[in-house]
Amino acid sequence: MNERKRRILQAVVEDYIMTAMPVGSRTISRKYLQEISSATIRNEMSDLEELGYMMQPHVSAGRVPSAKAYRLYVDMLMASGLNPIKEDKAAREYFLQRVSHLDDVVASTAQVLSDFTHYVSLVMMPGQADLCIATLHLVPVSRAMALLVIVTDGGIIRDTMVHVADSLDTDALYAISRMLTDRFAGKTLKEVRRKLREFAASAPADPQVLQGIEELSDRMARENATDTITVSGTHNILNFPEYHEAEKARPVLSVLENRERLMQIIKTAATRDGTDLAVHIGPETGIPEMENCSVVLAEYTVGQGNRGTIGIIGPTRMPYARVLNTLRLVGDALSLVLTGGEQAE
Amino acid sequence: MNERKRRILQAVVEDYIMTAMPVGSRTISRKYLQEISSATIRNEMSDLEELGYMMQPHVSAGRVPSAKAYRLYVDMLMASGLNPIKEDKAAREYFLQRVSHLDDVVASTAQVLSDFTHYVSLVMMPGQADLCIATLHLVPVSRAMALLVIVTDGGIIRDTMVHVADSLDTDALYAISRMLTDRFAGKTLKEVRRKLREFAASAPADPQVLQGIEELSDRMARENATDTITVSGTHNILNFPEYHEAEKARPVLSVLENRERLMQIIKTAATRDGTDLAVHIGPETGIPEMENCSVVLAEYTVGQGNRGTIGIIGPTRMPYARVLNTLRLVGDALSLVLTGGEQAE
DNA sequence: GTTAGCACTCTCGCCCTCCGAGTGCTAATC
DNA sequence: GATTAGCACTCGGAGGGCGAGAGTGCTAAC
Repeated sequence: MNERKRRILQAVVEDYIMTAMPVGSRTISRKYLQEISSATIRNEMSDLEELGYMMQPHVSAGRVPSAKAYRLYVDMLMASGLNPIKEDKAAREYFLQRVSHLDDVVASTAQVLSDFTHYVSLVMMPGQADLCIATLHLVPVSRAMALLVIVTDGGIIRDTMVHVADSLDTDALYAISRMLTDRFAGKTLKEVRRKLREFAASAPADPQVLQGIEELSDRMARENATDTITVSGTHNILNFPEYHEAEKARPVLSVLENRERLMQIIKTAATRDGTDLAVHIGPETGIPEMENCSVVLAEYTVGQGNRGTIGIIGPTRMPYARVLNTLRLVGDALSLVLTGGEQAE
Repeated sequence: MNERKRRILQAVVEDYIMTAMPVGSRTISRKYLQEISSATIRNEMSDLEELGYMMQPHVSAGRVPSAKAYRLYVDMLMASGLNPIKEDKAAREYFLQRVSHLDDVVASTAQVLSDFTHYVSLVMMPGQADLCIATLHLVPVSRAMALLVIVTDGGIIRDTMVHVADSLDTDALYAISRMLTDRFAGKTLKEVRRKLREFAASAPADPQVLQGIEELSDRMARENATDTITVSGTHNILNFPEYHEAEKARPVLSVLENRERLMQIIKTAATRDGTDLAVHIGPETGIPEMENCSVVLAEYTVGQGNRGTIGIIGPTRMPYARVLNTLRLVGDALSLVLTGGEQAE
């Protein structure tokens, strides 16, 4: 795998990203590497095919890069440092403008992302387990039911229904709320779960409430961030040439509607090395229906280092450099809005 | 427009609903109306075409019913009373089972609806303005920010962020919460808006809080029920033969992602006469992109007569009788769950 | 008013052909 | 030994022609 092969591979990937058509040796020679003849390129491409970097749809067609090729391409991109973002400032301005005067930051960020890229976008809030609790509140809903509202340091609000003892009225619930807040403020949900049993033993609280909290923490752990994923621009997948026939697109759309499967995508991402950008190409997503899709993810921070995820789902044939830059940009801006704008205590 | 024409029209509609293929006179004569010859049917169909009930894609093809034809067909259905629901009991059982052990009733109802029908489903909560308030709570979020939680008599919870005076601490907010609850419990949001000014004059409350409430009621009025629409099964539109090419499907998908436009659909529905079932065929939806779609809506009730909407979006070529029955059934069951199951105080 | 028969139309699927893009191989060149 | 020019070969896809079939409208008979 010499330098020349690498340059040819890069040319193939880039041309295919642009045109969506199999790339021939002549094209490469004319458009990208004039100093090398098409015959030489043919030989090299033959080698590259043998190495698994590309293949031919049929004998007399050009080559199409494989997932392995995209992988190498993206790694090259990452290694060589991404381009400095040129239109950084204007784009950030635009983002801040669009997001700030809309109520729901998450939804509008998703919207902006899919508008920017013309792909499918997803925005996930930080995992609840890692969020730091600011206050806890029990709000009576009906007899024996209360709404547990948890406000975190990033100003993110999560709530869940819990059962409580029949006998507890509004004032009693308020007292309990205060006690819980005293006890747990500043802790993460994860810690709360750990300390719950010990707290149950020591505190003079209604066992019903404790059971409620137990239930809550279970539920929080279970649903994790399932319901805080927002997806936008799903209709864009119909623009990809590879999904022009509805038959192909349906399974993917179906995955995009299913929050658990989306979580799965992000989960597999989280296991990768500690950078805040991640690219999953085709099979790497772990979802068979998406073998022709890539997922690009970036992290953003809320409050004291809690991390949420934003991402783009598009065809493997995707302008990675552009998408990566967009995600970095939006991720930064989002961190700013969520940490700076609605700063906690 | 005699009886025979009507029967022929019905046959055309039903056959087209089943097969999605233009219907010829011979087909009608053999499959539906043996006692009439194909030639007669041809003549009648020619008349029907002139009346605007059907048209031919090309000269040598059968007829395809127009929106006007579906309209008549549906009205006939409605007039003749819908079939008694046969599998009523089993289906209701199934629905209750699926919905009850899932947390989010709205989301799972939408899921069930699209699973049942294989169409796109939507579920909308009752308009907030008509909901009856059970309790109000202010939960501190950060300095000068609080979460206003409103619990309604159907156990539905809505919350919004409001600005409050810097000086208010948790206890002060709690006191205000109690006062607000005393004042407004049992009233609808609409009434609250009306009484707000008079309340401002009489009560000894922090002007900041009042402004917050003002802001809240504005916001509630503005966003109405925008963010309580849930859509499920959008990928199903790719199954309709009429949307097999991605080009056709994209605009529709795009509409389905846009909450305001969905609201628009339901709004136009609300203006129709006072039945709790409504069918909008093609152009009647008021959305150009959906001229080949129909929307079927049903209402359900929460608490003391507050009405939400569930609906199905499918191709105009849709088994209306079946869909209407399904919606009635699910609507009933949902009313039961929301009013009976989580009954308020 | 209804029906049988018939000529006519038009789409769709099929096959065939041809064109061109692209390859691999071989032989010549540096 | 690497590179390149040349050439024969392959194969998909566009385009054209053909026939079958479905359906119609019209006319004439009942």
